[in-house]
Formats: sequence, structure tokens, C-alpha cells
Amino acid sequence: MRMVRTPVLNVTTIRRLKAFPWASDQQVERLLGQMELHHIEKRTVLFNEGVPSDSVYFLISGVVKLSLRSPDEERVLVSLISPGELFGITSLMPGMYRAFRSEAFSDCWVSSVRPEVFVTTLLNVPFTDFSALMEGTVGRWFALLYRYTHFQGSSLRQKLALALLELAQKFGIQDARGTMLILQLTHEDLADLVGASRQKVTEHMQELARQEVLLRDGRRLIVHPDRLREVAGLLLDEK
Amino acid sequence: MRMVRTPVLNVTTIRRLKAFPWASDQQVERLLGQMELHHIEKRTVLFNEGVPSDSVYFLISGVVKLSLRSPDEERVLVSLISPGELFGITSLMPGMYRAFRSEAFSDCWVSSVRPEVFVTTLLNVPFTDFSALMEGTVGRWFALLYRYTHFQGSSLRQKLALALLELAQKFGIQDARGTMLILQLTHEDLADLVGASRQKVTEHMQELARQEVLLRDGRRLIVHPDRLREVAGLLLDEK
DNA sequence: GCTTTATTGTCACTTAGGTGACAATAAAGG
DNA sequence: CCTTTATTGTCACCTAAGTGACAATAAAGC
Repeated sequence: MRMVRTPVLNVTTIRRLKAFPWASDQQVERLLGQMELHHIEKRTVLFNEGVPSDSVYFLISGVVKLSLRSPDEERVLVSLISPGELFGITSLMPGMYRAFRSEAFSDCWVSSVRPEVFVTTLLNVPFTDFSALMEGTVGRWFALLYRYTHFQGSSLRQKLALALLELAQKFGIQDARGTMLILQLTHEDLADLVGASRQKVTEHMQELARQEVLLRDGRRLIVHPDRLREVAGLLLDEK
Repeated sequence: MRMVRTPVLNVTTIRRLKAFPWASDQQVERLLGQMELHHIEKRTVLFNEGVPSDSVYFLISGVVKLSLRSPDEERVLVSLISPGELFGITSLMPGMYRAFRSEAFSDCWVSSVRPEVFVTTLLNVPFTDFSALMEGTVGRWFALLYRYTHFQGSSLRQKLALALLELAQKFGIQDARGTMLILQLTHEDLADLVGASRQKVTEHMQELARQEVLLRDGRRLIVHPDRLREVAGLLLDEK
């Protein structure tokens, strides 16, 4: 059995890690009083994608890995977190679920706090207000990050499905035949969106139309979100 | 000459667009009083990547396109913005530059406001505090989005360079021979990070070592950020 | 120090998607 | 309505990267 020395977590440690440089000593002190400390052994999963987001984490030492399951069951390594960084911040937006799995890349010391405590201590503003503002502003960044990380390890067909899903959410109106995109998109636009050639997009769009995942009404697209989700390789409960 | 009718921009319009649902009528009213209204014709560039971020934009009607220049001079279409969305929100973080070009995808009505006004009106908190908190929390999302959008249209070699650059910023310490990554990374880890196969990563890493972009000291990597930036196809002033 | 296991290196072969070059449509502008 | 321009469709060919299968090292465990 290996002994593990519990690290000291005080204002000096926080300052040394260059975390929360804007916060006053009092604020940091108050925050520390409400944070829990955890030791996590290499390869231990801290949270999995899909579970409710209810804590903000702060990495004190070690390295944490954020990853994702790609359609072909491979894992996409999204990011490696270094000491002094916050992570698990989807919890700062209302009703979010974890988008990534986080696990210890090496033995780690991690500290966690409830998002409400985090925000009210450091910013002195009601959590619901802050949270709503975050959703309205950086929520879109997150949606983009979601799409781009899911592009990793996907075929062109799957990327197209993901991109069309996002467009359907933004520009879709219900139609008797499905969800109509109120946008004039050329195959070239779609190609630029998924990072592919115009010709291959044409081929795949035709294939998708043949399989009745979508259909074209003049230059308008009508899509079936459920079938797109299936094509994209998402679980039905995702997003 | 085509006549353009100026849209009414009042609380009702904002509510119809489902924007700022958390804000009170008074707050919205006050915000509107400080917003400028612009009409932008299709294909007009609103801002370019690289310029200082000094306004938050709100799309009233039309579609706005966010894009990026890829290493091979192609444009990557990052996102299409729909009415009711905020964009240009890098201005909510301190000292940021525009990461994307924004241009009118169709004729648009856009409203702009200074980030300080936006934050203080809607959240009643000093802008510098809010801004610092944003940087410390969602700043990393943005860095990830930066990497992933730049992956688009890049070769494996360029993706590797970008990923190693990000790692050097997080895990790098200065060394006589360059920037040493204090991390035990296998080629498999790198492959998962850039979405490639382990074998090809091995080949490219060897190539990069041969060209003295990086070198290996046991299982530690020592990289040259400048040369990596060159390999990644970034302009010298970027990032 | 020796055995076991993980990582790196190499190569032949396959494949998804890029590229260029057109014809066939469809939309836009007068 | 007719001309011009933009978009879609289709193909043959090329290339970067994936894949499987090993050998060669290097690190870890005992």
C-alpha cells in the first residue's frame, strides 16, 4: 500500500497555480472553505459523458484527460488538463449533461465545488442569472465544440448528418414532410461546413435522399432529425 | 436602388426572437437604448479574424456566416448564425482578437453593443470581474474550438503541430534545447488527440524530429513552438 | 539482471475522399 | 423569353491516411 500525502490547499497554493488571479484573498479563502478535496488514481473515471453536470472541478496536481466515444467505439482524446485549470464547467449552464468523460491521466489531486457556490462566491451574483447569461452567450461555442469533437473519427456521411442536425435545430421549421431548413444552402456551403469537397458532398447528399433521410424541395432541404441522428451514430438520448 | 425598411427593435421584438429570456423588461429596454442598428448587405464583412474584439453583436434578421482561413487558403465555414443569436462574444473576454471572420450570408439587420454595457446592464456586475471569470472558465473551451476549427482542412502533419503547440502552452517548461513537455505521451495518445492512426503518427513524428521541429529525450518531448507554428501554417502573429 | 509488457518502427496493402474535367440543370438578370 | 451564370451530377484517376502484421526497442515488474 502506497502512502499519499494530502496536499495543502490554501491561498498560497492557489496563487502559485495562477488560478483565479482576479479574486481577492478573502474570496479565495471563502471558496476553499467550501471545496472538497479528492485523490484520484490514474485511470479512475471522475465523470462519464451523459450524466448530469453538477460540480465544477479544479485540478491541483496531476493530469486529467477529457475524452469522448466516437461512432466506431474508439475514444477521442479531447483535451488534457493541467494543474491550475478548472474543468467540468458545463455545470455553469442550466440543465446540462457532461459532454466528455473525465479520467485521471496520472494520479491527481482534484477539488470540487457546487457551481452555485463557485459563482456566488467569486462574482456575487445570483447563480440563475449568471447561468442563463452563459447559456445565451457561450452556449453556442459549446454546441460548436460538440459538433467538432464529434467530427473526429466520423465519416463524411456522419459529419454531414451532424451538420444538418445542427442546422435543423437553428433553421428548421416543422413541415408535414419533416423539418424544413429555411436557408438556401448549396452543396459547396455544406462542403465548407464539414470540410469536404463539393463533389463528394453531392454524392452523399444523393445517397441520403435515396435513403429518405432527407429530401429536396427546389433548393430547400427537408430533413428527418431522428434518421439523421441515427446516421450520425448518436445514441437516441444524446442532445 | 432598393429601399430598406428599418425594423422596429423593441422589447416585443426581442421577446419574439426568444433572446435574453431571463432578463426583465427594464433591463432589455435599457440595453436597447444603448445598441446600434446596422443594415448589412449580403457578402459584406462585419469583422475579420485577427482584429481586436470590441463589440457584441445581436442578429435581428438574416443569416450571418462565421468562417476561417485554412492553411491551403480555403475558407472553413465554422457556423451559420440565426436571428435571435448573439455573436462576436470573444469580446466578453479580456484582450481577445476575433478568431473568425463574420460576414452577411444574406441581407441582415444586426445590432451591436459594447461588451461592458452588455454585461453591466444584464448582470449588474463589474465588467472586468465578469470578463476575468469568463477567461478562467470558458476560455479553455475557446482554445479547444480554436484547435478543432483549425484542424479542418489540415494535413495530419499540421494537426500534430497544432496539438503539440497547445500542449507546449499547457505543459511546457523552458529548456536549453527548446520547450520541454512535462508529460509522458505515447504516440497512441497523440493519435487519439488528432484523430489519426498510431502508425501514421509515428511516421510523422519521426519526420518532424528529422526536420528538427522537435526532439525526444527518453520519453519526454522537446519542441520548438516557432517551428511548430510554421508547420501548422499559422501566421506568426496568430495566438 | 532477467522476464514480461508496452511502445516504437516499418512495410505492403486497402480505402475514403480529393481533384479535374465535363455535361446537365436550374436560377437569375435583363 | 432568352441569355448568362450558378449549381448539381457524374466520372476516372490520384493521394493521404487507415489497417494488419510483424520486428525491434524500451520500460516495468519482480
